[in-house]
Amino acid sequence: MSKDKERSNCPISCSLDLWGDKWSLIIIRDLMFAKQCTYGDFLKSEEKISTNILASRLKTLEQNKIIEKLEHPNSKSKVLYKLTKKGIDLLPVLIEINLWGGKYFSDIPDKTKTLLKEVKKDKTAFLKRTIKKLADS
Amino acid sequence: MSKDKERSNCPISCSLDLWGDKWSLIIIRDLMFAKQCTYGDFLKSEEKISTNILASRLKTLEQNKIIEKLEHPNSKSKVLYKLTKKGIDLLPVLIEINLWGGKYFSDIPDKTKTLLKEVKKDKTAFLKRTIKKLADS
DNA sequence: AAATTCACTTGCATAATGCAAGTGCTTTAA
DNA sequence: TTAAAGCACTTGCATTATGCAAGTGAATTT
Repeated sequence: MSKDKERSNCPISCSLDLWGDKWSLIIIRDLMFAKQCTYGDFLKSEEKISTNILASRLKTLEQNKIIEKLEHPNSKSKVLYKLTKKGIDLLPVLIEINLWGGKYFSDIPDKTKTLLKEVKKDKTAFLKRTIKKLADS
Repeated sequence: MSKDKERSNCPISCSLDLWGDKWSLIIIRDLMFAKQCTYGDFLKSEEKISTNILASRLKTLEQNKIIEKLEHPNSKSKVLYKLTKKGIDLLPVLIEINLWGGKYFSDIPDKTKTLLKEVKKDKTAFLKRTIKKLADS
């Protein structure tokens, strides 16, 4: 993706330089909400990312300290991907995108509807709870 | 950009299908915070979008009802671009990206620093005020 | 010991992006 | 009133990113 050349020093532009493509936030979404954390798990997602793109995104997300690679407790052939603090801090962004999408798209999965209901009931509580869950796991 | 084929019915994925590229949110940012609203204004932004990409993004944003084209009050040769309600509703997304970027990037423009201070002081008030300003203009 | 799983790579076709120059209508200045 | 400049784009072409299918090598299961 990006050759790490920032277009400006605007935080929005810089953020997009890191994860402003069609796939990075999908990976981050899976790590946040679907607890998918191995390479193979990401491939199973509905959006059907291709293997080379997945590998390249995981690499740049890792380089930018948004995710980290860990040893899998049960297997030497598996790799665990996890969000760092910096990655977990993207939760509010993902939530707001989810809310916007929930408002303007129909046919949203039931699982997502449930999640959005929780968020709408008490956003602060949801954030706190989810951050804790992600940090502890 | 996208040929309007949704990858899944996840709201995050659908949202990214509409504006998940490197430029769309830059245009939306300009409309929200920099009051830039003509084709030429967008070209003046620091990030230096090229003319053909700008034209194509404006077209898809308009097709997706995120922005709209209006006649310029003073000139027949100019065009005014404005955020629709749907576009204005992206404000929370932009704010959260700004906050994340503000936390993880240095050398942020003074103008942005000021804005972020306002947001941090009272996010709800900032949102309300900005939405009103955008809707009225 | 062979087959399978797993996390990737590689090669190649297709699509998106970026740059420079051009078009045609509108507005300004002489 | 006419020439020059401004404006919102288009066009052509080179470069880069994406997407698909097949392959690789180490670890694990059978």
